[in-house]
Amino acid sequence: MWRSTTEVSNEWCCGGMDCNCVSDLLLPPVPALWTPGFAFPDWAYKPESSPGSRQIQLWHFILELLQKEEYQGVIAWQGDYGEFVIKDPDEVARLWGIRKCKPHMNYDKLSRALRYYYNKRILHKTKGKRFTYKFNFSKVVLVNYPILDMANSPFFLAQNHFNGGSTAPDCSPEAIQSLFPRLPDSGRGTSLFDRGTTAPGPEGDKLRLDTFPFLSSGAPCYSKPPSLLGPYPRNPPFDYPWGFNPYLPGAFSLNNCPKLPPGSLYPSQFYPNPLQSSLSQLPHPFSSLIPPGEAGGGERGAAGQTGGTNGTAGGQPARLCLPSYPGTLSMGRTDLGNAVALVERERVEANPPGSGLSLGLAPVGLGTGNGAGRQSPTERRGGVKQDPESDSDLEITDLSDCSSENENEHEFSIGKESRLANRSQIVLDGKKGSVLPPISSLPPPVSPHPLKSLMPITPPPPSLPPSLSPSMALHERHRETETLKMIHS
DNA sequence: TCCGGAACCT
DNA sequence: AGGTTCCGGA
Repeated sequence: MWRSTTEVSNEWCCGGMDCNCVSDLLLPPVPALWTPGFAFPDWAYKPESSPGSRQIQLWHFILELLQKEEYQGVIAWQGDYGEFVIKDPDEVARLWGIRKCKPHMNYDKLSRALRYYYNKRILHKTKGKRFTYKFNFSKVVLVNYPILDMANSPFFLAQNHFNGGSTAPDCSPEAIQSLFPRLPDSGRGTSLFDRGTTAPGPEGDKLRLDTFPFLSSGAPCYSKPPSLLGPYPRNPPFDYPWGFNPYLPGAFSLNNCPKLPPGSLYPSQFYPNPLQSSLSQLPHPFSSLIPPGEAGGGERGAAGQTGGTNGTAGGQPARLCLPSYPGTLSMGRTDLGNAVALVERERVEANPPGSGLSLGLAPVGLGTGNGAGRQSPTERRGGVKQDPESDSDLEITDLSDCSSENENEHEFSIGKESRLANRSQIVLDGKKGSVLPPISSLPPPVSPHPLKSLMPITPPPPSLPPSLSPSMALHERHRETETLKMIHS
């Protein structure tokens, strides 16, 4: 699962001993974070058996640079979720050339290699922003995430609204596979749940977070969405759908990666964790999809580390509203709302109300830029202007943990209540009935915002069966306690 | 600055 | 397969 630093460092140039190039001298200083003993996640490497195995790929390298603080001036996360800016193209090219023993590497060639990723949908260009590219983490996650069943959704395959209506499937298994070479075929049919042989029940269904190496507890967690580091003005407090506020400390989890050694090459604070956090932050039923103990957590104590730049941290009650500014956490600006609605409809039809899983997404915002046009030459190396035309593709919001590991930590009330409500049964046991009403019963949209209609403004509807109502569960529990007291007295 | 085709390399 | 190199075009 993990690779040692030693193994890794041998790959700095040409695979090690056979290399005659000067990279030994030119290698950048060993990063402070790059301490012996930490490990690489397997998924960052191609299978050993494949040709070219263990040769670093450019996108790996990019991620690597993005992770290292000393290269923040060269390449850095910026702007939308997954978006990064090459601040010094020549330097990045030089470093890439060093790594690959290509002394004549330049940005033109490097960018050609990056363009090579477009077709694979690993990367895409952020139009209008110089030297700015964007990883497509989210699509990978979406497609890998069968509860959304996007990969099987006729809508998704045929309409592909996430990409402006292109008819080409945008989440090809190839793209996924190339992002996660170690995964089994991550296209259709991969179940996110280990149903196992046990009867359905609270423990009967477990999220297969191991399907996403970077989501499982043993893998690095990409917790800090680049967007949080972006140039947008922050005017907290914001209200976020599902009660999620990415500016809360812990919104992007650090400590939910218990096996992540300090100083990992892929430390959590630099990468988005599109799925784990997404699920755990969502109010039930979504948060319920994370099994207790895997929902991340204990990390709200990591004060201010994960981009928690506002002071609204502690104990903020969950509120279900829309982001108040068009930045960060983009979900694609096109028809995601419709997309989700369609997916939801499909699911509702397949699982009529009362019979199974009902789902939704948490479209959190629309990524845009905050400026336009070209930069002056003097801006070229310094900063990058944002372009409102920036094409942000589908994004999964990195919604973080609702830890159950440390009850002393403050939590969103929704997360707490959903646990009290024996969420696993509620959500996953097909005989228990769905938590969310069918899409048709949702209140009509009150906003032109294409996503807004999908966002429940209130906690679960009062129409829930009492046994499924979190507040009722509390009430019942309290009544039981009182009864016991009376008996004892 | 960015794009993608083409040939080529490992 | 995953680039690298070169190039013409926008």
